[in-house]
Amino acid sequence: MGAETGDSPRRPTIYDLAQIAGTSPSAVSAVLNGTWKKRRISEKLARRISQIAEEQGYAVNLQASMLRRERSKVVGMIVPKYDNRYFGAIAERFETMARARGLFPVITCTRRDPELEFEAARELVSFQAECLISTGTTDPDRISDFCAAAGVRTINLDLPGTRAPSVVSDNFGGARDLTRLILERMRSEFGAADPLLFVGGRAADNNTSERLRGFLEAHREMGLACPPELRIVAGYAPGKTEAALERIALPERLGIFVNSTISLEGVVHWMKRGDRAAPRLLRFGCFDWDPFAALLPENVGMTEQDVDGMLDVVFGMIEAWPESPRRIEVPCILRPIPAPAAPAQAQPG
Amino acid sequence: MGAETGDSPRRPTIYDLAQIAGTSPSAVSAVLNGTWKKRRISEKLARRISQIAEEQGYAVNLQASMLRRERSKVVGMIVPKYDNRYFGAIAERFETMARARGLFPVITCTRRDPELEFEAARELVSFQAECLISTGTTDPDRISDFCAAAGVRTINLDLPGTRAPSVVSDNFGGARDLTRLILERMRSEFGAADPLLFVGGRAADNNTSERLRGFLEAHREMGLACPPELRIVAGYAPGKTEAALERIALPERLGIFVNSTISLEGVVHWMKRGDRAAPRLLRFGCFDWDPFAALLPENVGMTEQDVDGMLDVVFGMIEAWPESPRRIEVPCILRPIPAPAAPAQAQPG
DNA sequence: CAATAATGCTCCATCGATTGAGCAAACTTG
DNA sequence: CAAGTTTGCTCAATCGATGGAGCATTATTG
Repeated sequence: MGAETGDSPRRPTIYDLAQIAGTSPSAVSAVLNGTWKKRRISEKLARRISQIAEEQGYAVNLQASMLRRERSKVVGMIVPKYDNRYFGAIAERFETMARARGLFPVITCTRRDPELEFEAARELVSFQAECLISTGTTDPDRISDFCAAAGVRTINLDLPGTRAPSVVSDNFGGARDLTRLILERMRSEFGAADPLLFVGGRAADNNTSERLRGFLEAHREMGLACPPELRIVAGYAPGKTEAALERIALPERLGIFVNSTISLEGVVHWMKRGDRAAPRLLRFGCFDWDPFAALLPENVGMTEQDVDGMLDVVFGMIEAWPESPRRIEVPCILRPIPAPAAPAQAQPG
Repeated sequence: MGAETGDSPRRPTIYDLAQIAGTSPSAVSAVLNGTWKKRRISEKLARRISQIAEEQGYAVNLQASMLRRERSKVVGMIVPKYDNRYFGAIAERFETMARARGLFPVITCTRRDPELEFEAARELVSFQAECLISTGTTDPDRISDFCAAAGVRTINLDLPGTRAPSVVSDNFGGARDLTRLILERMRSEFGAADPLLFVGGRAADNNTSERLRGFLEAHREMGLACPPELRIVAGYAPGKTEAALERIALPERLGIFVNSTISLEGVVHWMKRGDRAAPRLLRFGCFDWDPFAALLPENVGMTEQDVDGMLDVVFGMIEAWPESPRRIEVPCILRPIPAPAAPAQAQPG
């Protein structure tokens, strides 16, 4: 605490502390960065220096320190958005885990802008990041190549890249299980299961195509054909999703597989508008979890991506770098939502 | 592009580029940081150096650069969580605005841990941050004092501090307007308005006490008494909120003022549990906005805090530092949610 | 008590970029 | 064409922390 008030025009350096303590900058440095035992500084001097540092409100100049050190301990991350439960959770967990390992997390949010993504990667390289985790970037390989040339390791999270190890959700399995759940609930609640509508995502997006594959697999298992006109893959944005829903003719009884909470915003907005003929019997499930979306009455289940599990794998890779670019799939967590207690409906048994 | 593959053990420096270009490191530096015109480097040499830098995949060492420069252009921010629409939006907007101004945003998430908050502040000071925005911290004044001693300016966002300028929502006005809305909707939908239940927040928290003041003011305006047992101020956490709701006796007809989306998670979880006697006629409003919470049928309105407006003020302060620690209130945006089209109810007129 | 070892420090080169000062060559002016 | 100016560049000190090398003291050993 303490610290001289007002009259200190610049922050104290180890040279200032050395002068006050009547010792050398090396000794101060050694004490403050914890190497003083190795450098045979007496405990007495160490204590005195520490106290003076405290009094003067000293904080190391990380620029100078990092410039000199061989390791920066900086780990960078690029996320497309913060304003979203999934990426928010990723960013938060990444910071916590990095800190727990004595690393220095630096996160940048690039709003799915390819140029900004690349600039952010360059910036993190300039920061001497030891490795860079890129999440949901539009062109992961370009970033991997640039980083590789600069000697910075990259890991792709939540998207597969060919130039770097990737940690992704088991999109196929997660989507298959969610599709099964929706179909079963259609059957148990409405008496029959028709093919579902798939909504949201981009065709070029690997996550979307894997989820579509799982979606189709579940239909096949149940002997259901799945016509292509029931797949709306025109982007994640809520507005696009809503517009696409308006354009197609919908049956009286409908189940929807929603590809992300972002698209779900469009779906529910469409649902709540009373001005058009919507299906009377509607259920949906969504790939991604959100606490409030989980409470919407038509929602039968959400697929939570295992953020902690994925980041465990990521940090495993940071610590023990894999020989070859591997791709690791982490299972998703299916969160079924029980049907609301039906007030006037007989239960069998 | 380009860049030698594989065989480059370390990143090129300006010395390497100078050697390749057959010129001096000063010239390279001037060209790459844009001061070459001022330093009278010919355009021809500038172009050659730029091209070599590109070919070599050069990226400036920010540690070295920042160490030497007088200004770091780093602006730091501390947020309690990313995993939340409100703080997520703040972080995202802060990054975007900082970048647009040529500043270097560094954001840290401290999960409402006072020690971590202080460590993060120290870390940002060590990063030579020129100023530090602290959002939702538990002890803003401690951080302000530490930063002041280090010559780093601080701004409190979303919470008032006594030691630094503060930018806060108009919690009083926002809460008063939201309370009015809930009371009006109770009257129009249920025929009468009783005093509301206030749920969530901490008594020591300035935001909570201001919102309570607005809540009481709206009741007073409408001639309603507001008994203290209808105020549950036992923390934001969903679990605590839910537990508190279970303990009290509730009327048949109830309106709730929920103090944040975090507490709202507890409220809706309690609402959806069918195993206890809940009010039959229930409406709530919530201070904070969330797209899915906005769709819950009992929700009559949400108070969106004007993130863009607050950050405009923050960056105004960063650019033109106010003489004395001022406190600026930014109005909230009330987002009423229309009542669902009542299927069997006559409209007057 | 001399030789050796251990202790407790300090000296100084270094990391990479920046920038004030300065210098040579080319150009302008009277 | 001498004196002054402009152009185009290089030199070298500097930012603050780090850590290998080295140098006095003090303790230990034969």
